[in-house]
Amino acid sequence: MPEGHSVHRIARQFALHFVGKTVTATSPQGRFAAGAATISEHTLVQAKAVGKQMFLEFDNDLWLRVHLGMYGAWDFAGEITADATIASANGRIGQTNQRGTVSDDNESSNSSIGAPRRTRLRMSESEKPGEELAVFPPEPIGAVRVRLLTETTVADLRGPTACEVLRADEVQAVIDKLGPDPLVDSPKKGEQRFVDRVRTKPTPIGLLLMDQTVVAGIGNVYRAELLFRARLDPHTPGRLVPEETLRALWKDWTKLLKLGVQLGQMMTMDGLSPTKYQAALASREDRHWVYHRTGEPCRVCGTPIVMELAAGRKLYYCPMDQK
DNA sequence: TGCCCATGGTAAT
DNA sequence: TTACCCTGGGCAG
Repeated sequence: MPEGHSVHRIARQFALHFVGKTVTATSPQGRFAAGAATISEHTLVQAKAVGKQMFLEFDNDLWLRVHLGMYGAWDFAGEITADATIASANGRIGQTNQRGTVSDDNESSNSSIGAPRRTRLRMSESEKPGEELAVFPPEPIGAVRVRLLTETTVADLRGPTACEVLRADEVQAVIDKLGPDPLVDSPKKGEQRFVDRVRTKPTPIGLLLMDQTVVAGIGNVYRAELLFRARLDPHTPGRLVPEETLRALWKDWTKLLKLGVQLGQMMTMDGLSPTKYQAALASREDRHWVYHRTGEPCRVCGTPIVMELAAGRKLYYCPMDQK
């Protein structure tokens, strides 16, 4: 159940350990056997995330498109990189092959926390390290749609909404339909695309933020939190939101997304003391202003937080501060 | 142990 | 709007 930050982190894991390597692709579960065969024994050229989607390019001009949806997850095992190195690679990988630079880093810092280890890591909405490996590669666990295997690392995909092989033009068509992503578009261009897409629409801003053609990567948590942080009523039609507010929303999304990629979790609170900040990260509590806080007092004004259904998804907001 | 729910999205109605 | 995809965690019993 990942929002955009998780997908960018997963793409980085692929950039670090799969790009430049020949990959054996299989479908232990069977459902993706034909697709896997078309990319197997080819070299991964690039790993790229746009919004909640990930695209892996192989050297035969085919791409693997993966959308994790609600339940999807990647299980990595073998030589993988934990938090520290992914964060330090921030901004250096994603759409570019950084193989040389990154492997140099790893060789010179083998003792650091983030150095590759023979272990397991589950990457979904959250990340969970597993037990050390006895054998490599490990047996697939559960229904694995696709397994990508190199000599040193394996990635198992389970429960995705989408997993398909596309040509380059088809990948471009998918990306063209998506709204801007702060980690893909340049700051100015992304902001302008976002403003242009919202400003003409009568749709409530609370729905527009969830619309992946308006802005890519925002999910239910970031939606609620961004609106609160802007003190914006979710029901305000897009075209009535002041342009300056839209520009501020975009900048705040950029900030929260980058922080999420760095931390590997959605931290949307500001102004905490260092102690409380660390406690919030460790406990998974008190990380949000309004999300999942129905009936609890607003952290600013004390008014009970309201939850209502909007297009079938739960929308949380403070009826006092956001109007 | 089993039920409900979830940070998505699509297709059918 | 609703059903469905399909998985894991939390929690009631």
